[in-house]
Formats: sequence, structure tokens, C-alpha cells
Amino acid sequence: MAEPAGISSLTLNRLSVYLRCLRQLQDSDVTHVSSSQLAQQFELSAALIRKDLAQFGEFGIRGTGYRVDDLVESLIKVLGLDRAHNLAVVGLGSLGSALARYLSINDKPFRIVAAFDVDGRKVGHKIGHLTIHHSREIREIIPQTGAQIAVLSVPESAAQRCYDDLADCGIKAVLNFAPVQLKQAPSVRTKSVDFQINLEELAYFLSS
Amino acid sequence: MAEPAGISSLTLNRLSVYLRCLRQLQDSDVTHVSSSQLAQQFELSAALIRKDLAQFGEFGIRGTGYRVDDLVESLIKVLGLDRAHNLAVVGLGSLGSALARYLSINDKPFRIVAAFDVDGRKVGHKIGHLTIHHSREIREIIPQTGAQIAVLSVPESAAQRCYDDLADCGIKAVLNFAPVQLKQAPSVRTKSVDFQINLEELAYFLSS
DNA sequence: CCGTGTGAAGTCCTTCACAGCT
DNA sequence: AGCTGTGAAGGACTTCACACGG
Repeated sequence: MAEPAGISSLTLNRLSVYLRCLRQLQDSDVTHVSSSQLAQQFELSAALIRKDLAQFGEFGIRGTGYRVDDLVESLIKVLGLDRAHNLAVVGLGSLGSALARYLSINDKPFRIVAAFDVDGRKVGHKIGHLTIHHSREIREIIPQTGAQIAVLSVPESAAQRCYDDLADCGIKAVLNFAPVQLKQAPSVRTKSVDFQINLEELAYFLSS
Repeated sequence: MAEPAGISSLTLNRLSVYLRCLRQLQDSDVTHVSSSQLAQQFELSAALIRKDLAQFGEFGIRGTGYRVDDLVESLIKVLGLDRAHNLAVVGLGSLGSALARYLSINDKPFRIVAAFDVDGRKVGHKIGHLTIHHSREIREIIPQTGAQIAVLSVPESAAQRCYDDLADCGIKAVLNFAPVQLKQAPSVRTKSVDFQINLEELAYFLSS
């Protein structure tokens, strides 16, 4: 068992992909799989699968491959998906609401425990069974909720201010959807999902 | 002028970031900027900014830096944002609708010219001034619209089927939001924006 | 003198190829 | 025999450091 040192984002993101593929195999009642079978079926690299997994232990059986159920369980543990994660959603425009809805549907380990918006028409109303608070109350309310992760889906102009508030009140990780270059707080693990940047990359290839 | 060979995704995505930062400077009436000023203000790497830009030409003035307006214009050209790009949106659930709304608001070079869904209650209705068609008509309608890029925001179970249809009818690029490992068509430039994978990466850091 | 553009060095990531276990 | 786990090779990306032009 080779416990982690510094695992790269690339590796971690691939682990999520592997987990997803393995669950698909579970649904088809496949019980065993080799790295090269996985690679072929899902357009991945067999060597990379083995390297990635080897960073966390020896999950395979030489000559046989991997037991699907076991590997799923192992990956869930490695990624920390075997325990609940409390989320705060900040910004309930159309994107924020879509994300909130998505997170509510899945019996995934992510659970929304707080919701914020600046729109007076939304504050006080409910999303699911959760009351929407005004964004200015972030610092006050977050600590009471046990939220460690925040999903930030506010307009560009509000993103940095909300981010700073979240950092101040002890949030440990932020998933940012606003199309801005955030000035990051050292105490907060930050990831951005940027629709616009990806679309612009595609535009590049269509123009050259 | 060193015209492109194979530009990496990483470089292209950073160009989008630079463009965004420069536009912010324009709004503050900054006319000139050096790579190190940009780096400091937006938490970027000065050497990398210069390397990235150098792949497309000599945009700077030694001893002075870059003229903001000129560099904005150059980056717009490089990324292909100086011409219109026609989009098709496939899947108008809450996420797809949010994306469609976002794309309509901006006077960006991206314009939605077709919309599809499988939901009988949506088909025939309008989103903005666009009629929603049934997804089974993708192959028939896309060629009439001039759409080259598709935004795919359908449930996992429908993603591969829709993707294949899009590839078949001549779509050149797909921006996928479905949480699946797509089997890619060689004729289609494909990018995935994966909310779930990013969230799981954050979960990892909170559990270790 | 200042800042760009750029070879060279350094770091990180992926692929190769094979020893060793089943 | 077959497949994992892994050192070593190869490639990609970033940082360094400086020559050159303004």
C-alpha cells in the first residue's frame, strides 16, 4: 500500500472517470476487467490506468485483472465519496438552480445544506426544503451549517466578493462557475468550471 | 510571425483567460501593460504569458510591454472570435436552458440557431425566438441551420446517441455537459465540461 | 535601463517494456 | 500464458535566465 504524496489533478480526475466506467460495467453485470479491456472499451490508456491506481495501493490480481466491485469500492474510498459532503450553493440564477436540482436528484454523497442569493424575490423562499438566505448573511450562516464546500454560481461582478466571504467563514473548497480569474485564498481549494473558455477553444479549431 | 503548428489546449485556454483579464483592464482605461503586471494582478505566470503569445506572433514592444487594445484585438483574431459561430443546443432541461439563456444574453460571437429536446411538452414551443425540435430530427434539421458547434446537455443515457447523430450530420465540434465518457467521432472536436468530476476532486482533498 | 522573445534547464506527465506474481 | 505493478525512456509543459531591441 503506497499512500499518497501529492496526487495530481489529472490523476484524480481520471479516477473519477474510471469509477464512472466501472459502475457502467457493474450495471452490465461484468465482474472482472483488465486495464486493457477498460482502455479499449472507454478509449483510455491501459498503462495510465495501472499507474494511476498504483499510486493508492495494489488493487489488481496479476494474470486476472481487477474485480469490478472491489475496485469501485476502493475508488470510492480513495476519492472520499464514502462520507457525506455538505455543500452551500451561492447564486440561484438559472445555472445555480440547475446545479442545485442536479445535486438533489442524485443520492450522491453531496448534500446541499445552505443556499444564498441577492435577489429579494428569492430570499425567504425555498429551494427543495431549504430556505434561501441573502448573500450578505454568508459569513453568519455558513458556520452553523457544517458546509465545507461551496458552489459559486453568481454573475462575474459578484464572484470575487462572494468568494472572499466564503473564504472568511471557513469554507474549505469552492467550485466556481463564474467566468472570472479569481484571486484565490490560500486556505481554500478552488476549482473553476468554465463554459466560456471551453467554447472559445472550440471556436479556435473551427477558424484555423 | 510564427504561425501555429499544434497549439495545446492549455495554451488556448490561457489565451481566453488573458483576453478576459485584458478586457477588465480596458474597462479601467489601462492602455499599456507588461507581462509581469498582468501576472501579478491576476495571479498568472509572466514567462508563460510571453511564451503563449509568442506562439502566434510578436505582439509586444520591448522595454514597454503590450498595448492593451491591440492585444485584445489580436487575441480575438487568434481565437477566431472575430466571426460568428452558429450553435445547436441539444437538451433543454434546466442546465440546457440555463446555458441557452446565458448564450442569448451575451453579444458574444456565439449564436444559437437550433434547439432540440425529446420532451413532447417542449417540442413545438419556443426558446427565445427559436422553435424547439424533437431530438430525432437532429440529422434532418442541423444541415439547414449552418450550425458547426453543438452544446450537448442531455441526460447520461441519451448522450452517446445524440452525440453520434450530431457527428453524422456534419457538426464539427461538441461541448458536452453529460457526465459520460463519450466514444468520440474522429471528425468532431469534443470537449467535456464535467461538474461531477471537479466536485469529486474537491471531495478528495477534504477527506485526506 | 526595461521588458520582450527565446534557448536551455527543470519539472511534470505519459508511454514503453519487462520482471514478477497468479 | 496473462496481466499487474514499475523502473526507465520519452514527451510535454513550465520556469529560468539572458540576449536583444526600444
